[in-house]
Amino acid sequence: MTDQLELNMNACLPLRDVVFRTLREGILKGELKPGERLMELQLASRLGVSRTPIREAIRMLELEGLAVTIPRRGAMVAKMTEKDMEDVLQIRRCLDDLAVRLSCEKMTQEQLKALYLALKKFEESTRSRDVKQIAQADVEFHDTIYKAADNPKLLTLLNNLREQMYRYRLEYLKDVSVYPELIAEHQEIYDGLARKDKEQVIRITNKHIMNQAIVVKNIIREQE
Amino acid sequence: MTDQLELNMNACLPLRDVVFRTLREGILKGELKPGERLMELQLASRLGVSRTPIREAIRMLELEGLAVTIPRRGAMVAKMTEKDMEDVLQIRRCLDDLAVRLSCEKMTQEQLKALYLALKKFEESTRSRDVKQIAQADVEFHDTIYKAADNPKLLTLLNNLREQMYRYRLEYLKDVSVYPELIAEHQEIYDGLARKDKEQVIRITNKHIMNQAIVVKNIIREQE
DNA sequence: AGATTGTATGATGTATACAAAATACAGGAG
DNA sequence: CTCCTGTATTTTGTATACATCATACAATCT
Repeated sequence: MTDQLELNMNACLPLRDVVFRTLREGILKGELKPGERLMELQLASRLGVSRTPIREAIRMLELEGLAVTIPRRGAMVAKMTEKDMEDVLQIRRCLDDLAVRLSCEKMTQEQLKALYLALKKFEESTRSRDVKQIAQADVEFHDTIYKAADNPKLLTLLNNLREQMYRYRLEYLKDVSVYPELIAEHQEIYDGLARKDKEQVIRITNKHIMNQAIVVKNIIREQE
Repeated sequence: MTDQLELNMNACLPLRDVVFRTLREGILKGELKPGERLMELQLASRLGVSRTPIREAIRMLELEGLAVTIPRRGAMVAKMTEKDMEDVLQIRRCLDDLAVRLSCEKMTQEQLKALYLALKKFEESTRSRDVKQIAQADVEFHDTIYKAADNPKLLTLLNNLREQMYRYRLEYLKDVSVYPELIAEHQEIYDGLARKDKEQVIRITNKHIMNQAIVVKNIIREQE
């Protein structure tokens, strides 16, 4: 594997957190592939730290569902089956509905403005052809909605669930032909929130998630 | 504090897992109270292990939401405000609905039988006046339902959410006068599942959770 | 008296050493 | 040739040492 993992040391956080973020990002971006072993000594030397922060970061990844460890045999990047993905999706749809419903009720004018900016930024990013940037803009759009729900635990959960699909979803965003639909859906979601039309927003967000689900499941089916 | 924490060493699991379970149980049973500091050296000597497994266990508690750590200042048992509890409840109700709906569709005859046993066991346990036993029987009843939903990730999430309320809920179960209503509600849930009447079951489980919520919120309000 | 700083103490953060278990592989028996 | 077994190597599990940072308290200065 090429050594693309690099610690972002400018933050003065404990190393375990820096390592955690680094590994998570590596997993989400596909640099660490599902099933790949996470060996402590190897990671430690690659990241230039000792085993201790690596171990603690792995414990954290484990509870996020991004890594699986077998006692005395070490950790590996979590694999997802189609069933796993469907399970995650069921939960995500359900919590997404909740978040959207809450956001419809609670979204302030400033948040709506921020959402509009995120909408435009996403539209713009699709012209860049930079998948990572597009994914980031998409995350920000949805995050703005989730944040308006004013429930930090829900935000954390949704981010976590999204993460678990994220690394399978990058392929989806490589397909340029889907951009117009994505943009249109974002627009509809924005309109619905502006009008506080819960049912409309829920309908579109569900469609939005299900579209991704189909593609992600295809990707998983291929790799099996 | 009296030293009630004791490692259950018969399991041949890594110490971090044993410590994790021990600490979690301690928190849920109220031996470790919200706000209490989790000092590594102290815990290490109390449990007779070194700091390493303690630290890893704390990282795990942290992501379960049962502990909060401030860098360079250490960890403490998580406190919950009323808002936190409401946030958790919103999520729990939503996922509980999903679980119940799925269970209605998927529950097999054997699982229904198991549920009936759990129902009777709960009824019986209320006569024991042993709060821990009652709580355990209640957990098993709901777990049987959640398991029938056939979505392991949902099961994990719901267990985690329940845990976060659990330690505030023991008080609720000390009040003998609520047992008849609890038993009646369990019976209604069972009946609904047997008839596959989704709406009925959802209605009752929501009521069931909301009843607890009221009490838990009162407990939190008192302690603040 | 109040504020500030210096020092002692104790806690966490990180690295490393050693033990125990798992794995890989080679060599020999059947 | 296949299977088994013993050994070497690798990897994880745990303990511990040392560095760093936070806190408390006392002494000093204003």
